[in-house]
Amino acid sequence: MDFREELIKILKKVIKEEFSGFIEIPPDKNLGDFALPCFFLAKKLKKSPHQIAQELKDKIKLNEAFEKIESVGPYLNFFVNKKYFVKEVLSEILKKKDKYGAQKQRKKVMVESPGPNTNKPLHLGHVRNILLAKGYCGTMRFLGNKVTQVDIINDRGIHIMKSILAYKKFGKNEKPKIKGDHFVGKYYILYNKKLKENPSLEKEAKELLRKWEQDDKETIKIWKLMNSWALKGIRETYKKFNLKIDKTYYESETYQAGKQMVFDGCKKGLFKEDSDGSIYINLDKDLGKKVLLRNDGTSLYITQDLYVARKRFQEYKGLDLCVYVVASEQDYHFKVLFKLLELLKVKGAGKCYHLSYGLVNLPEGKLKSREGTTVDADNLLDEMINLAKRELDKRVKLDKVEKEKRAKEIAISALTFFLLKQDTFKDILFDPNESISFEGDTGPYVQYTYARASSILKKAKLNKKINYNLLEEPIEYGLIKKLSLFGEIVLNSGNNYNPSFLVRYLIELSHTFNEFYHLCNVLKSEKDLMVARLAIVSATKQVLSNGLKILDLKPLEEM
RNA sequence: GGGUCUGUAACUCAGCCUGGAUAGAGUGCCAGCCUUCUAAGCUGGAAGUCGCGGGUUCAAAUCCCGUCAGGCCCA
Repeated sequence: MDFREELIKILKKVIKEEFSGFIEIPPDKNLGDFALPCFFLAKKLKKSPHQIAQELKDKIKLNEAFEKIESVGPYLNFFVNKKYFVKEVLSEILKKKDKYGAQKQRKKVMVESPGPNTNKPLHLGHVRNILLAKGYCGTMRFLGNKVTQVDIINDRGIHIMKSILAYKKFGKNEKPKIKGDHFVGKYYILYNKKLKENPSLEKEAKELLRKWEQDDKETIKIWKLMNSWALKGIRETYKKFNLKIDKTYYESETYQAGKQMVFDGCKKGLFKEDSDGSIYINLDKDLGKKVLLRNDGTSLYITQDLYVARKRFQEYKGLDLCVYVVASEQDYHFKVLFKLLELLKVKGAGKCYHLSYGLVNLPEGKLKSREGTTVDADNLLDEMINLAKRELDKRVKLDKVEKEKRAKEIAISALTFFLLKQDTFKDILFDPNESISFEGDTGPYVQYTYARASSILKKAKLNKKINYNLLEEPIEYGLIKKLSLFGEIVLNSGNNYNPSFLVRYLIELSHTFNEFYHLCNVLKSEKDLMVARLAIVSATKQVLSNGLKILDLKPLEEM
């Protein structure tokens, strides 16, 4: 039952004006479950809000879903029938289990992430991208959509040539003894180091790119070799993060495409030729002038992206939404891209969305791959796994396999919650000394809460005959209220492209459960009460599990 | 120069879209709680000119205008 809708029905009988938008949740639970501030009626009725609240209180007739109304100053506060509510919520969760909170949206969604470059290993920014995309994909699947995850490999361009050039000059045909992406990345850093001594390297890199574009045999050969090393390493990292890609696009295969679309735009009179021979468009005041094809005829990122977008909507019939998970640096790029799709009336126009996320900065500033001042994804995960192992050693004795498994799950939970808990579009400050924490509002805290719930349920069986009427503690009611919000949270999370809603909810739910845990001893309760409380524990465990799985985290039965 | 995002406790952040009842968390700090369902936990406390200045409103952290500072992008 939707208590809010029920309340609206009741109020409609006594209030003629539109009021549903004014209904709110009181700041304090002692003030009830819903509130209606009466200010909006004051002018029309020419009475004080205070007086209106009092008068309305006497007119309203409640049904079984609500137990009382109070007027406090200008507010009307409504209290739901707790016994009724408790039974409704808990029995629904226990019945629907892993479907609790799910929907049937039935849309076809494509999500692009993480789009690595083949000149360097993945860093913390990519980790944010990967985990964010996972959170979003998981949410959308839970809401009943069909999600296809695609990747685009940035395997061409001047930056790729730089690592190749350094390898050619200084690599002495060395074969990688370390992970391939790290090996290639080493040469990218080396290039930038050597560039400071010898600025002519830049010309050489450009020359190499020209050769590559002209299909120079030797250049293509070494490019293929180094890319294969890099990609092998990158895919190992994907595996560590349990990332699965349904389809991969390669920039080297599409970078020339899209030119025809630009020419078509010219024919339609949308685009114009500049005096220097380049093709451009004047967009609105905010977006300004944008070049679409250089005067030497080579295409730009935007050109190929036009093509790729169209291609996707042609290949995937009935695609409803294409989401690009790309850092906020590219905000402008995507605004232009989507605008152009619209102007060209390309299939898929209006169905694309840029899921923009903030950068991850270190206390000393931006991550810079070319200088090697990044937080490497592999090292970070390994470090966190080791930390988790040390914490486990303090508490339990485990065999090697189990310890490895738990430590990895703890580490990934910690990273997921750390990177997703704040608003997606905001920059994150990563302080290695403080950010890697397993206490407070963290993934391990939520996992720990889940393990606690599991532990109780292992020691006592949930009976089928549950007397919900015995649940009378305020904290029990508070916890059940929190549980009842899950579906709405997931829905908002998906609709707003923002997994942080879900992440913060899971933390809050854990807080509430832990309060309950300390205030109400389950196993020592009198028998019928114990059974009723076991129902709460079981329902909490279920909701935490549903939430963690959406984020592609595996709930830990023990910690 | 233009666009865009951000500015809330010592630190990291919610709350702003959709204005309302004493501005919330976590970390850190102080004081408590393990012979009791896992202390990766719980309770209490100290800590805030909501960047600054105007405006709208019965009511502004929230909406509008201006301004300062920072990030990112474009030229």
